Amino acid sequence: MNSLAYALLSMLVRKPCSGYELKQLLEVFWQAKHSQIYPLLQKLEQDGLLTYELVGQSGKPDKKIYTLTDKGLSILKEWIAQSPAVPVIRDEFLVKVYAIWLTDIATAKKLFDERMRAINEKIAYREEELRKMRDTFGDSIEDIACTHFGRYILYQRRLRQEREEIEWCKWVMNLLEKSAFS
Amino acid sequence: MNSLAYALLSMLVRKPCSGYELKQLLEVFWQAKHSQIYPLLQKLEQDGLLTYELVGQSGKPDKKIYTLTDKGLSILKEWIAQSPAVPVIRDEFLVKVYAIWLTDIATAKKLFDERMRAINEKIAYREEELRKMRDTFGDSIEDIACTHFGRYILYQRRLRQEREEIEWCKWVMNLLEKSAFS
DNA sequence: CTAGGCATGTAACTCGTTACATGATTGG
DNA sequence: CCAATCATGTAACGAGTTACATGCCTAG
Repeated sequence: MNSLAYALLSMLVRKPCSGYELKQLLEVFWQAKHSQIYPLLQKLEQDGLLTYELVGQSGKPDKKIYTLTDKGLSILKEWIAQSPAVPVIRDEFLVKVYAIWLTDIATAKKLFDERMRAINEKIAYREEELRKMRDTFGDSIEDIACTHFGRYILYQRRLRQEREEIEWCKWVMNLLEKSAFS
Repeated sequence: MNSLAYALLSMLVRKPCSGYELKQLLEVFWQAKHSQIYPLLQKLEQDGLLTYELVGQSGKPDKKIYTLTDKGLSILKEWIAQSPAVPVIRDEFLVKVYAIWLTDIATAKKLFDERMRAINEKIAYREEELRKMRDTFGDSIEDIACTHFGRYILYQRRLRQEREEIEWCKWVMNLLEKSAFS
């Protein structure tokens, strides 16, 4: 049982899903390729944490809809109460930033410009998603018992982090400007 | 050549280091175990990006001090100008947060309390490190040409992100309190 | 006297990515 | 007609962790 396995259970506790659907939904907090998800779902099914049902579709391939079992639910609940592993962040941009003093100001600015553009796109997306959630669920979204509460507060977190990173980028850009005139 | 390899070159461009030292310094932007670092340094040396010198010490084991070659430097410079890969974040805490609606408020609060404590410790450490840097280098630390500029702005970034996460945790804790009384 | 820091290395394993493989439908 | 979306899978590889292995010094 690795973190990805628990991430899959966490998604399935809300509603039964296909592997394909899980892959999309998972992107909020855990990125994984389908080649890692499909075999893991099979393994979880063999271990009795999930069951699946083959659903035929017209004009689309068949799909396996996975459902959480009672065993799966109790294992998930146990895991949540345990203290989480230390987070891992791997961001090539930060490595480049560390070595930025090697390059000229134009290259440095380009690096930060691109980063800001990428983050601003994400911010627009998050704001849109949050707006949708509030439209659909109203105030109940801010209640812990709401099934979308977790997703809601995670989006809020991302948005805050991204806005803060924009502020930092601006601050660095300012230092670069100053360096250019000295 | 993977990201870790470039991370090592980025450290070595500032000054020659041993593998052991690199491991500590690397923690600002890339976490890796010594079992990954030592073989990679050997490989980079074989590829002619690094050279090393064996340094005997009294009362301590010998160490290999690695130095960047001209080839290593030019390869690093080329890499910096290319646009970075998308960042990867793997944080078990966020998975647990997603599924938090399953648990009781006490468990939820405990999860957030522990997170806040861990982050507050890091904040204190970063503030101390930044104070040291400013004491040692003065205003020159805010100039792109300073060899410690990259490290300085990375610490600033971390500090901002961590402070922002504390704010988010407080906001969530507030929602949990409200849920408890409804 | 023992826990932790210094210092390096290999072996076995798990985790994650890239590539290979298939095939129907829909929109531009 | 070509690209994208839906939908699932395996094989080979690369990245990263855990465990095994050694040995001396210092501080509590």
